[in-house]
Amino acid sequence: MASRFNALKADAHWQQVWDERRTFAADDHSAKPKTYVLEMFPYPSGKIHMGHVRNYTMGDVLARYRRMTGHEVLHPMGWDAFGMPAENAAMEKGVHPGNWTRSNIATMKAQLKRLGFALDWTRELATCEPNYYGHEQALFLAFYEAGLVYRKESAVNWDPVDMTVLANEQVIDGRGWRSGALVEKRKLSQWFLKITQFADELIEGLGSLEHWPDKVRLMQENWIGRSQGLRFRFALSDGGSVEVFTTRPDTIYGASFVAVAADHPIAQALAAQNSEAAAFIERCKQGGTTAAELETQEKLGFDTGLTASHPLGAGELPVYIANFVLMEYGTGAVFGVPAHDQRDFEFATKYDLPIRRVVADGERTDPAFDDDAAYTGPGVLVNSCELDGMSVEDAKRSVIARAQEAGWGEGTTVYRLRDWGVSRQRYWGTPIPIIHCAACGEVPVPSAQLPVVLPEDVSFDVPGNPLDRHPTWKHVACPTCGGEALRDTDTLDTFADSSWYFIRFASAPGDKPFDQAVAESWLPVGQYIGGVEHAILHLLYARFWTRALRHVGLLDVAEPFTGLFTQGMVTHETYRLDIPDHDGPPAALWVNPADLSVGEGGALSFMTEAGASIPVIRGRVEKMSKSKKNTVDPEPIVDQYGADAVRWFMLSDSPPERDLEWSENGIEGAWRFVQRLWRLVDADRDTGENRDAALDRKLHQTIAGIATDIEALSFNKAVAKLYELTSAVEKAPASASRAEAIDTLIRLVAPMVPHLAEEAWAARGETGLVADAAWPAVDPAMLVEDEVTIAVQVNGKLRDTLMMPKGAPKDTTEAAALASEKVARLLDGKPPRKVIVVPDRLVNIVA
RNA sequence: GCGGACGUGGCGGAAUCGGUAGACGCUGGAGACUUAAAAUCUUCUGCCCAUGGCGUGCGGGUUCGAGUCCCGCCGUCCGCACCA
Repeated sequence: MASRFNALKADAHWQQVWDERRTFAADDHSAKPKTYVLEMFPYPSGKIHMGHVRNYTMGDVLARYRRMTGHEVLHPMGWDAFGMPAENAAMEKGVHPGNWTRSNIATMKAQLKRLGFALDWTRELATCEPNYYGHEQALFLAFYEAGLVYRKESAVNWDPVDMTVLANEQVIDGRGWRSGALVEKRKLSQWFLKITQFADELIEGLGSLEHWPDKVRLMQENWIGRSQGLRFRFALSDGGSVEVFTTRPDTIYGASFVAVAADHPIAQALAAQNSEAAAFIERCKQGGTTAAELETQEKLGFDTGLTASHPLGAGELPVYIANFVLMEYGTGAVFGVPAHDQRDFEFATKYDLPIRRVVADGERTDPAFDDDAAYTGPGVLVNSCELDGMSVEDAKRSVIARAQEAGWGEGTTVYRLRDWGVSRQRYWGTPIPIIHCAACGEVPVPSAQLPVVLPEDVSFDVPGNPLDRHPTWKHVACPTCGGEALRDTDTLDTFADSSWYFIRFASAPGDKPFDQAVAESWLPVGQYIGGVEHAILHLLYARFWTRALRHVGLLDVAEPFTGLFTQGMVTHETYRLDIPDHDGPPAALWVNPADLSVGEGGALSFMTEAGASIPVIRGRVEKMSKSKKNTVDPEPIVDQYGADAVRWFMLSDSPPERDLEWSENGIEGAWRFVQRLWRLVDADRDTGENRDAALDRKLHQTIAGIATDIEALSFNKAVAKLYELTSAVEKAPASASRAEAIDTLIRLVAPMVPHLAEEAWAARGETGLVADAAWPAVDPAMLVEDEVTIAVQVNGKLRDTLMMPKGAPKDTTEAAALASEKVARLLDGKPPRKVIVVPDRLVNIVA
């Protein structure tokens, strides 16, 4: 008689066995083919959430499956442990960021272990420990020596709430990505990594990443934003000059003005003498930066009174300061061609500047332009002297060639991508290993003095950077002259920490960041899994860091992650208190699902502490978040249903790239299936001697299908096939085939429900662990059916089906179809006009 | 505005090359077992004017045959955004 599967007992037992035997420790010296499966490591914020569970379950199934197919699998885990929340906790609760972080790590590690992930914990790392960030400092200095790091006074994005600098990538709609505060511009001396030096490579490399989502490749390409064009100087009427960049050199004869950015040196110089100009510049800076504001914002200009000489002798153009020109892109100055650029068109219309057609719009070649929008399409050049008659593309090439010959301009490539500003005015990060000496300037910390360790005794009672106000830490002797000097008190952007952790997982010697040969034996990561929110920031920085390491000769890997999968979020219904005249903050109305009471007819309510019952409205299904209070804590769920049921639910139903809606029904269903599986594998087996050909075929088709599905990360399809096989086995009468199918089924489900699989494997008297077992072999002969169902259509509509032996000749199939009673009735004695036979599939009779 | 993805029953979703639409799961109905309930098992479950007809967002097209290909719309979601 089958027993009930005691998940809690089995979970604990097998997790201990895997631990003791170090089952999932990866062997650097293995002779097996090596595979690296990695999920994005978590920030230790406190507890794991459902998103982690889903992410790590997917990676785990793949890792376990790869082990079964004979690979040496590296599947490590660690902690992205530096960052703002630890400092916020320090400020709010008075705990040290280090204690807060390490205690969170301990909690979350226990939670991950509770889910039975096949992780190599011997390689665990935390970026906040000196044995990690010290090596990062060494890499930073290697980049410094190679000229990939520089310091520059620049206008930076300053987050007034977090009191730190943000990279461009971290500014979203003009607000800090974390604090949501409006970002200000400040001038600060900052360290930069030369990511732009690799801009072309980073674009070209995308082409080789076939196993990345197209969407992510496109996002990176757009982010790098390469444009080719012409850069040239206009001579100005005051004897100076202004350099502009254009991607449309072909339209040069259509230019009617020059515009510079508000913070362009020419504008600044003018503002110093002219209060009207200064006022205009001030006004430009006030403009909002959100989508809606930019959409409706009027083009504004200020006439400097200067004129610029057209390089091809087409007259003098007025020079404006304009609010739509960005100092950060190109040269911070443009020439305006109103007929063929929408912004220039709006500007020229407002300030009554000439609008002259230079690209024919179909038949229209007249220089006078009277449309109400710029023409930006292709065409033939007109009203452009020697360019007349050329295509836009030919004219571009011609103008660039001519400019280069005559020496007044050159063909250039411009990028949207900026160098990566990495200085952060924070405590909880990797100290930048540079010393500032009044006599010697910037001096790198000698390698013998690494790591530069964060001081423990810091205070968070006032905002700002605790490192900077620490009484002693920053005071050091200059390594070069021995005089009094100061440490750089900034720390590195935490994205630096996550830019190379996957290399340290592969190789973590004590005396250097990694051993090149060992690291290269594992890298690149064959399958990387994480959220799409990292499509630009983290993935671009890691690709850059890998290239920078190659540049300095430390690692010869082209791309860090050859396979990328971006999984969907875990969502849940939201619940809101039904209080119509509520006048407090709307956030206060959200209710956590765990706090709901279900009344008659499914009506929801919330019981207050005072015992009052408030009705609750169901809201939209949204990503689980603290603010909407629609989170479900995985921990009690795992304790209630066991790790396998939770894992199974995470893989069921939704395709992994789409969102998964958490539901009580869903987890209950998963739990039922785990029990059902157990009843099947645990039941007495009447082996018998007879074979069951249909079941054999079903089994082998399932083995092959699941392998394909897991490799494609289509877990929901693999789950469906396992349901089918389970039903088929349950219904099959006792036979040798059935007993064999049950044994095989244990291995097929092992990557997904490993605890149950181990328990069943042991109960069957198998030696060793199912985790170490081989994936069942497929007999290709079994994949082929010997009988097939043929669809019989009349005029493309299904009317009947026939059973035919596989490979039946066309004429036999056709005859059988025409013999069908239903077909005969529809044909009504008339001969068919045409009959199409697709062997082993269908017959279509055209009446 | 630019770029991209998607749209299939009450719900999540299958349909791998243009060839039987709705696999599998959830929900729901009916039944068995039980004193009863839970659990479990069996069975049904796209819609309708039902020997048939209609059905994959809408309108066209190609084809013997379209969820799948082409053209034009509509809707939802995502990314970027005054990028010269």
